[in-house]
Amino acid sequence: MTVGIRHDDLRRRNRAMVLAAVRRSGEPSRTEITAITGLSHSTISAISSDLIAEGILREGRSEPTASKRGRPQVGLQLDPCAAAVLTVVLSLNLLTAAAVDYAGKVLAEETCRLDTLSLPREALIKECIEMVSRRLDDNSLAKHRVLRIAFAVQGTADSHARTMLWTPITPHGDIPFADILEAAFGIPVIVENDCNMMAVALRWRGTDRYRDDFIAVLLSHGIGMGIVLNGELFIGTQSSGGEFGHMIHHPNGALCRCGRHGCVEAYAGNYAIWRNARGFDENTEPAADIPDDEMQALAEKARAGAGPERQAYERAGTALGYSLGSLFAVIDPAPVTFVGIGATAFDLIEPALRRAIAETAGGQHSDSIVFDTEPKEQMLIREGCAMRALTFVDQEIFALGGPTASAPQLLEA
Amino acid sequence: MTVGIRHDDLRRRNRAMVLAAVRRSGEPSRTEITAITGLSHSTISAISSDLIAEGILREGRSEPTASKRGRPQVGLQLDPCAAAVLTVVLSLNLLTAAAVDYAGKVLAEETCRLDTLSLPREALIKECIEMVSRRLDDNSLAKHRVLRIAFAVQGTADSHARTMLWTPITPHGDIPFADILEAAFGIPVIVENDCNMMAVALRWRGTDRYRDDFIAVLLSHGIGMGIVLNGELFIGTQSSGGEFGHMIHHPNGALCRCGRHGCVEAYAGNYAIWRNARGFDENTEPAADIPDDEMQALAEKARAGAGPERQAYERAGTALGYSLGSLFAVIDPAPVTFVGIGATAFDLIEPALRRAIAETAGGQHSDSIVFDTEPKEQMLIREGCAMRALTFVDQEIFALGGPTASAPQLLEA
DNA sequence: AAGCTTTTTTTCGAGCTTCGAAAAAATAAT
DNA sequence: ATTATTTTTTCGAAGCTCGAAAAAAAGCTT
Repeated sequence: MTVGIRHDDLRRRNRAMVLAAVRRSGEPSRTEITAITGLSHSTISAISSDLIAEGILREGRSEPTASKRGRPQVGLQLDPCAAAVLTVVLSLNLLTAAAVDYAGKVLAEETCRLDTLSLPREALIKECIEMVSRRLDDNSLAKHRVLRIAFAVQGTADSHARTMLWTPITPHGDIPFADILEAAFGIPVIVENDCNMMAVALRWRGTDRYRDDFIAVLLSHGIGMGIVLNGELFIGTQSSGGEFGHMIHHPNGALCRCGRHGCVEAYAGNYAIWRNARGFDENTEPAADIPDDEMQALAEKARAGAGPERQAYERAGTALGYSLGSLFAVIDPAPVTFVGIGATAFDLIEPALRRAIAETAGGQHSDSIVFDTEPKEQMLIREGCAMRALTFVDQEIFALGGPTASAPQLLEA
Repeated sequence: MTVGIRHDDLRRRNRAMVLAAVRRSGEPSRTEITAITGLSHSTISAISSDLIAEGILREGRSEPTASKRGRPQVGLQLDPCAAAVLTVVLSLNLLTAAAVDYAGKVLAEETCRLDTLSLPREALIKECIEMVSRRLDDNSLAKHRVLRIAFAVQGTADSHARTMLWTPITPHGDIPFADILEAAFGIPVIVENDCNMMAVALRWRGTDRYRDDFIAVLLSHGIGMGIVLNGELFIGTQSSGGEFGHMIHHPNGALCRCGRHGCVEAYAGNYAIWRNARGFDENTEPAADIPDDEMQALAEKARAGAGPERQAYERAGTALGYSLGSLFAVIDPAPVTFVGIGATAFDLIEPALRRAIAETAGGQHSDSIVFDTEPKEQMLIREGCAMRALTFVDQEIFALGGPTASAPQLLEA
């Protein structure tokens, strides 16, 4: 099971440590890296000169910080040309892809609208392959080797992050996107849940609050969750974790899109809020998709005065509060960022949410639980994908060193 | 944050790896350890001869396995005299302590009845100190150095596992048992939740099913939980995790011992089953403690035929099922062992439990979710404590090597 | 019974890696 | 121009793991 540490693992790990330090800190000097990693000056010097020689790091040109005695520090930065990664995000009716350089800058981006619900399985796969193909051929990538593709999808992935098992955006399940794209392009692929990527992105934004333990909740047509514990993305035992939207809020309660009854989503998803605001029975078949502007109109009405709209948002808050509280009972309270269109109506949700959470074991200090909002999910998901792919390159390719790093083997197709 | 690996860490980690291999495998030969750890023969040979010279390991005397050509393998085992640890378990009206040798054998044990609910704070602390004192002076420990005390308590501990923050067994909270006992005896102490120790024990029993991901649920007066994920004990962000009993089953539902409404415990705890079986209102003040034989009588009646007793167990099953299902939605399904007096009535609980879990997202394959039972919690908790303490000695003391290992510094009192 | 085969364990030198100390480099202050 | 200060590199020492070879300890063969 747990394997011993060999001698050559040492260098690999410490190289990865240096790369992580540079990726996190922006442009640290060798001395700063020494402080971050706890390794000696000599070691950092040796490793960083290797990495520079291999074209992975480079010395910073900017020298704005003067005014101190002594030899000035030279900042190290990631060499943007060292590699590139591709992010692909598949969500309801929308497919977007972006090329990102090794330093994390977006080189090019493309969005395309699809009718995902009605598209046949093979057509959907074809759209994805063509999108990747176009991005790879684009001349923004002329000078870069693409070393990783991160594919985010609303839904669940298998434990090896290779197959999309299930998704609400299409009736087709069990699509092995990793195998498909690797076969087509010979570049290693990872398949991830979109909410997990939101959490990864928040972690890299580097706010103090979002360092070790926090939660990202997507409030959209459905409800999703990404959890970071101890600074690591928490993926249950099958990498499909965070199906928060289907925790049971009320046994035998409202009808959920998933066919079950009483899920959180059946109270707090767009369709649920809409259903309640319009006065429909809570077992009415969920609407397929509700445009953002219609949701915003609903929120405006709720803000204008008491009525079914306001009550609908309160019910959503109550469901979210009890379920978050139940979750907090098990994993302990943590800061939460609400993401997506629902986050724009958080003012309507928050009072009931706080009231409910205060009545749970996890809400013992409910006042001190912090909530943030982030209306746009797309950018956050792309950011998370990019960081996920880039850290893979850091740890699994560039940390190895030697010829593999400078000219990595592509997968045999 | 994450710190680099130094050169001397290497030996420390690999020594720990060897000790872990021996502790898990019983009596592996050097060759078997080579296979387990992935290290070379030379390394294992060097490390194990060091450990033998330091009196931590010894060569096995038993040589039953013959009948193979070639030089026979020599099994390595933990030297029982290398050290000892103490376990202390504090639960409702009961305090028990045991001395355990380095190989894991119980040397001596003592149980004492207390009225924990009414005992003043200082008297409770005094009882604990005296219990430890008696165990340490006992001549079963004459030849052993006691290197660690593990203190398990029903309730929550702080994130550093040093203070008991809250417990249902006494009104007194915030008792820094680790500081208190370390000051008195100069031996490092850890404070842990009892259900977490149950989970640790199951992990060490070594069934295949209880290796990487599983859950232990205590069904007793209260409901507790210990979770193992990826082979590691999962303690939320504050080490007080697993407050499963206070997940909300039904908003504004039955009155819980904790004062809130609708917790799982308010349906599935002993007092809740008793309350429902006796036909009391679900908001009736919870009974203080219900003797085991009375619960068993209740279960007998429920087995005899339909009636309020049977319904009470069904309600317990429903509450447990929905809540487990909700939890599974977030951490994915895992095998569960039910422990304690409630587990003896699992036949009464299971049907409703499976029905409820099948209606949740986590119960998608509810038939394949496996349940086991284990009626006696005390032994399991002690076992977990012992293993927790012993692995601490392995990793934090004996793995260091040098003079520290053979004559470790006790804490300065 | 002596020699041969097989398997486990130890020994030994080579090759890395990290570390500390000292040297070199680069700048501000005097 | 010289000195002080800080960063970075260089260099030798020490430690660890590894592979190959040797040693050890049995069963098997003739």
